Amino acid sequence: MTNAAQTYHHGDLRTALLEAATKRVAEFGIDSLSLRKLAEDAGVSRTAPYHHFKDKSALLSAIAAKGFSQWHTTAKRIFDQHDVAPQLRFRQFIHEYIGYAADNPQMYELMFGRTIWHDNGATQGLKEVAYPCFQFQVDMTKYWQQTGLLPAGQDALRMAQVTWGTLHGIARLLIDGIYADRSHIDEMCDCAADLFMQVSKN
Amino acid sequence: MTNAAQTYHHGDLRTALLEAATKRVAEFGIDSLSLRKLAEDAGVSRTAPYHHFKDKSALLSAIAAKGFSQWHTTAKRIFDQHDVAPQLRFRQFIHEYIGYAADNPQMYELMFGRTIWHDNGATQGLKEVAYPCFQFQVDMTKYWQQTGLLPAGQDALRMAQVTWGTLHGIARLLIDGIYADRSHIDEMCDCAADLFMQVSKN
DNA sequence: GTTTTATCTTGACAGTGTCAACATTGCATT
DNA sequence: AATGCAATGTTGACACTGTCAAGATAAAAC
Repeated sequence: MTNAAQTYHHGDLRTALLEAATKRVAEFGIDSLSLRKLAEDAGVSRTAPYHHFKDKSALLSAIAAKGFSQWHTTAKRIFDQHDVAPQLRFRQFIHEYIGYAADNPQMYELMFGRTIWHDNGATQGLKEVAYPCFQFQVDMTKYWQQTGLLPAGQDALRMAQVTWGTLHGIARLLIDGIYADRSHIDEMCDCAADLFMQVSKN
Repeated sequence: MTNAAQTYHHGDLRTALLEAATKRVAEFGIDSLSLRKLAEDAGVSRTAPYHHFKDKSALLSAIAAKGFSQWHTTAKRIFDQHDVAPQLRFRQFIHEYIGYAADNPQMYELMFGRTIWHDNGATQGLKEVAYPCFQFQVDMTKYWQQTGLLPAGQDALRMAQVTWGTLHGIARLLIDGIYADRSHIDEMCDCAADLFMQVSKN
């Protein structure tokens, strides 16, 4: 695992930085990430990272990109279970989404927070991974509308924005600890699912 | 407005800082706020602000507190229009909520972002203003359930978390510019309203 | 009038991201 | 194999940042 050491060239600094940074972010949060510390931990000088990432934002973008492709895979896995009834898959997707956010709060914050998106700061590489991920959300919504799970009268994009917005909002409220706490995750998910699927429980 | 100047004591540094900071945040964002610059602009030394705010986070909390009481007033104003039909008020509330977020993105980000809430960093003063604001959301939800606008079978708190989550999520997607843009705000709001009120448009 | 308290000051420290200039290495081409 | 260029890594420096400690000044309290 640790080769590095006395050679002038590190060998694979880029991935080493990326992995260390990912770990650090996951554990201690975005704000705790310091390029200088990261370089030191990798046994390399302060400015070495700049030969692999344009700036700190670019490194964060790269981390987020990994998160997106990872989540995209998970989402597809759930959605592609054609043997499971759509209602169940829908419900399962909601639980998985919120679960992912709750289990990887720092990564979620990075992926969907303003840090990397504001001021058009997103890397081209990040966009190429993230946008298909967004598009997938729309595609799923369309499918759910076709199967009658969601109201078909609404525009699919609009509908996707609202459904995803709901999941996103719940995730953020949870992560930021604003007024939802982890002990009621499942109930919240089911409540959202019921609302979407227009299942009145009374 | 600008007295300040050559007196050793500023006179009302606290409010001066608070106002300047609020303006700066609204215009250039949270990250652009520097205590040092702020002090300089107020014609005072770097560390003077520390006699009025424990640290930077406390100043941000104070700004956010202002935002909360302001929003709380707006929310109550809309909700208390008893001559307007509940459906209309509900719809109006959604539009106002998203509108407020879209018009004051930086303030919204500050109020509902992780910056001041993570690590239990919120000031007591902030909590005292923010929590009633959250509670109001629950109260409104209860009312909407009673009037049959929202499903009554669900737990009110859970329901409030989901409905607010939706608004919060849409707001964040808009603000962070993730995949919703300002030109479709109204349509998104109506889509959400329809979904909540279980009005199938087809 | 003296003492206490609130407020403001300078000095200092430990950080940060990032640029410029220079050093070393590996790869490709002659 | 020798040479030259591009990739990669290094030190030095700059301009910032938040925040603490110790001392100065003014206002308020006694």
